[in-house]
Amino acid sequence: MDTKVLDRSNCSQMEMLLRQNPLFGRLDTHQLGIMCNHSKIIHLSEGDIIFNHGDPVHNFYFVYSGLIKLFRQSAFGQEKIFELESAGEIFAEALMFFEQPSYPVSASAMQQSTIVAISSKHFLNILRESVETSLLIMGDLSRRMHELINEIDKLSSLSGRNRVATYFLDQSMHKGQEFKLDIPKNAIASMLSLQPETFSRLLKELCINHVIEMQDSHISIIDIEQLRKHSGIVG
Amino acid sequence: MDTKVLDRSNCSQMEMLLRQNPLFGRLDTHQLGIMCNHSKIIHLSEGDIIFNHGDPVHNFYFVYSGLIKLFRQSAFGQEKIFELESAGEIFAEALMFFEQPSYPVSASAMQQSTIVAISSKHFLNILRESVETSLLIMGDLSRRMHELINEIDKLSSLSGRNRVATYFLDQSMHKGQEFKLDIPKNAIASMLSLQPETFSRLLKELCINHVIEMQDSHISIIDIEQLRKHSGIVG
DNA sequence: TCTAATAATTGATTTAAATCAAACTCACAT
DNA sequence: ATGTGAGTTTGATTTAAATCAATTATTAGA
Repeated sequence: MDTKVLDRSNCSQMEMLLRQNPLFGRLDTHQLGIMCNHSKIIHLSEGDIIFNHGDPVHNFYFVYSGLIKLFRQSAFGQEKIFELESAGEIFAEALMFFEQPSYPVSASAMQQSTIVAISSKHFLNILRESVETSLLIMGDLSRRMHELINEIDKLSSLSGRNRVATYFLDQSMHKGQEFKLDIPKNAIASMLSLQPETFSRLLKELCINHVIEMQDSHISIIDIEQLRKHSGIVG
Repeated sequence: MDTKVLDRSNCSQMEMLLRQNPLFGRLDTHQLGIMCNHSKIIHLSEGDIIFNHGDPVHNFYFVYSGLIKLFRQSAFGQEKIFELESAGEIFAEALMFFEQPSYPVSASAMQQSTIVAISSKHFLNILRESVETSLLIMGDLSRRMHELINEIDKLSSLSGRNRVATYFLDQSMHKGQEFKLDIPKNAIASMLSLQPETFSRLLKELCINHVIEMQDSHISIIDIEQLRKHSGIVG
């Protein structure tokens, strides 16, 4: 894990970088400057850990490139992935607002990635001076809460089959009818709270029913109407 | 559902009421006054609906007395309770920060209740002038997110038996070794994402194993160490 | 290249929980 | 009192998904 503090020349570059996230768009140059002075660029290889569940919180993170997974390890090794964060997104920003926070999940790189660690403490000071940014953060937290509620709803009212179909519907929204899975199948299984074997069987089922076609990690959606039926979400 | 706008004389009483929630503690009298002017007291009977999943958001709510459930109805009637809110708590405050928000869950009274509806729009204006309150709200949202993450974790890594035990451990933290269930058993089952039949069987099992004793809704925890083992959470 | 190691698939079996069905309890209204 | 209906319990059965086990890719490394 290669870490370096930004020097002044990097800062202007970093500013442009960070402005990719709308969250930082309302900050003035001065505020962004302070942020940069308390930020570190971190280059990660696949598998590198950023923080562990329970570690004390000092930073939140901006993903410049790559893919970060947020997960928990259960009593016996079982890993549950909660979220993936990709280029342009921030994560762990919700922790800033506690007194003695500790990370509720672990974070690691699923691919070679570059992220920026931003000091929570210093960013909080900036927030005190930028109501607009506070409101953006609140909107962000609120959006995340929505997603979590939807996730709980899915887990408690949809079958495995439904969840797989929902996942593909979601993917096809962003990537179209044909796409490559960007993470290993066992990771997708984990996100859907399924065992890899079960996920594999459900995929096969979708293929047999001519709902999708699959070659390794390449997926084509053949019958989106059928997929919708499988998703268990009416309307 | 009986609604009335506060007149000036009620406002000072309402101020004291609202200050019960630490969220409003940092507001000055003027700000709280504005809030009261845009708030309504609502008296609810058991079963009264406050809002439905999908309704446009205008207010968030403070619970003065009673018990409010936040829930979703699935495709065929199945109800999943996400949260219960009791006296002193606020709910639906996270919605304020969206442009055209709609409630992600439905809310109804489980008992006769009195709540205060607070105008989101006007409260947002207050937030713009009170950074400290914004920070409190963010802490609040953050805490809720934690709880949701824990909920997802439980659903995906704990068995029904584990979840029931966890629930009782939690209850005994707040209410001691003996307590009365404050909501019907089928509602608890829903919160734990279990069918009432399954919940009933798991309760019976705990009784047979002398972990708890039960008379209708009266519960005594007999063997808390055993309960911990049943909870599936090590340590 | 050949070997490990990891990921994915497939099959057989078990298990947890849902479902279907019926009985029972209790509050409450007529 | 009597009947109605919701909530709870119990039993029998089915079903979805996990588990156990083995095989087949795939990838990385020596």
